[in-house]
Amino acid sequence: MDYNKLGELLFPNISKEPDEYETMYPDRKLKEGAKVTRLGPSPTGFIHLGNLYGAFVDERLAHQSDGKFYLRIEDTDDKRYVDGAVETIINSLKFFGINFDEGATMTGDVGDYGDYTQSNRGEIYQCFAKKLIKEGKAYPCFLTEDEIGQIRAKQESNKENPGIYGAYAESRKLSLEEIEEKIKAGVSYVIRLKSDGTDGDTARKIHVKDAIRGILEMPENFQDTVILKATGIPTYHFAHVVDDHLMRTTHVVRGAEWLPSLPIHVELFEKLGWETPIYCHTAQLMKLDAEGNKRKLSKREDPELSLDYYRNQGYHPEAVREYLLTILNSNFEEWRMENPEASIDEFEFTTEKMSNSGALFDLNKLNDISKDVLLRISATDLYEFLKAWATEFRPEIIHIFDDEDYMEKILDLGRGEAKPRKDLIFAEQIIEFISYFFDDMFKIEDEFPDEVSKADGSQILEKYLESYNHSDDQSQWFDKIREIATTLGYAAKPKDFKKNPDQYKGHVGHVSTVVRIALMGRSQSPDVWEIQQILGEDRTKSRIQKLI
RNA sequence: GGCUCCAUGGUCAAGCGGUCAAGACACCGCCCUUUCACGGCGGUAACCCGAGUUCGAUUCUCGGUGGAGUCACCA
Repeated sequence: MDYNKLGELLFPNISKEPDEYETMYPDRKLKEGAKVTRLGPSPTGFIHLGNLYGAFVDERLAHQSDGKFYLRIEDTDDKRYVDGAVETIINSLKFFGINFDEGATMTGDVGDYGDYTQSNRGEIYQCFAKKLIKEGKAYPCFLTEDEIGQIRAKQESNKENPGIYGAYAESRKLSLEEIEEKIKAGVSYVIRLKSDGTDGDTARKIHVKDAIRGILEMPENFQDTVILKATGIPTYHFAHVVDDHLMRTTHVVRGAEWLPSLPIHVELFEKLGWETPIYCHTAQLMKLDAEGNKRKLSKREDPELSLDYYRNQGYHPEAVREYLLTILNSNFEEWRMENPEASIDEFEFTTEKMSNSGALFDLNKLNDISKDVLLRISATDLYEFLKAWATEFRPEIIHIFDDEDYMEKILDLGRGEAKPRKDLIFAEQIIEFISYFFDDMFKIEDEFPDEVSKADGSQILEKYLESYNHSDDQSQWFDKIREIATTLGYAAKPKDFKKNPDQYKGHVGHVSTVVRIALMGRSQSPDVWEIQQILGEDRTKSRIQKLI
């Protein structure tokens, strides 16, 4: 068979030589050890936590080594394109602090290794497919869907591996004349890799270095995988190999679901005479499935796996980043404890410290981390963050941001001290937590404690209002509470009440709870005196007045 | 079903032949305290099973079991 002739027959319009592309995309002149990574989403615009997880690895690897991180749009499957997807992808990741150095952008490509959209790279893939044809390493396959179905059925009944390979690769046997004839007749065909592997030959293993998992040992590929579809568009396998080589990617970060097709990629790299990049197969993010506290389960579209969920709930991007890093690198938490104030960027992220078993998403942990993260954010920044969130997701409450000064005092409540409060977790929760500061959201939610009768309750509030002086300091204020408590038969100290429960109706805590409920509507809140100072004299008095 | 990956408390995880098997989250108790939080102290709780290698296996090898992934002209 004259493979050269076959190549010209199949790709008459491809005139460029592979070498031209090699010189067009020279080795990147980066410093020693610099890593080049990429994110290759399909343009559905749907980004989930798993994508962010992977993107974070790419980003850290590249930026920690003074390398490059680029965005490549993998749109070889025309059915999945969604309008505005690129914009959504870039913005979603940007929100979480992940930025690209080059690649596809909203306004066009940036960088010297483009085009960064696979659908625009048709000629490049065809050029290298032609090269493989000419070297007898690939061939046109004319099998129809029906024929492939029949082959599969036969394989299934014989309990053989399904697929086109070995003797089942019928189109391998075609002569040049037969191929020419079919093409003239307009018969549709794909280009398949002519694999050197043999089914069942378990002795032949490939060894691939994976930065997360160490040396992987797998059986070699034996499938004549499709590399170019009938449309001339490449499959993922071929596009991955060609692109990551020409774009000089050094580290390929992708999910573990790609592990089974790794032998295909290895054979393709080998046949094209290229070096494989370093693979980093990340663990899958897991989730407990519905209802039952069942087993691990991975899903594409669980609500809390969608990034929108975190934005809706109003988690601060920094909290999500920090959480991701704690599940990404097992030594991060320890580092954070030693460096509570340091920027995340100072942490040395390594693939070796990555877990290779799937992590179950833990909302408790996220919340815990978020509390600490928010503590590091100033009230002013928090104000801006919440306001931006409310503008997008809760426009009906935007008026609470009108008085910035008031809001910032609220947000700073109890945060300045050595043992700061950690009440704030995410926007939705924060709004609920501080709602009593706003008259239109204020409501009485809790009951007076059992120790306080209704009559006593009114008396407490009456006396409280009578003696109220807004300029009292905290201890003067509390002395007055104590006085009210004792005159009404409540212990001034909880310990006294505990010792002699029969001598008192209750203790000062019960009395202050009454005040607390009148002011905040709830029996639990930060310090009453401090809250009063923020509420102001008028609002404080009027709330007490209302319950008398 | 074939192939692949994975396997330490409820969750995330240290460990890389000899440890009373870290730590964090969650949970429980106590302390602090006018409530709640915060903080402090303490507690419950784990090496999937079976062989083999070894003086000795959570750690190495094999087998099983379990979970996950993948077997497309989708990525």
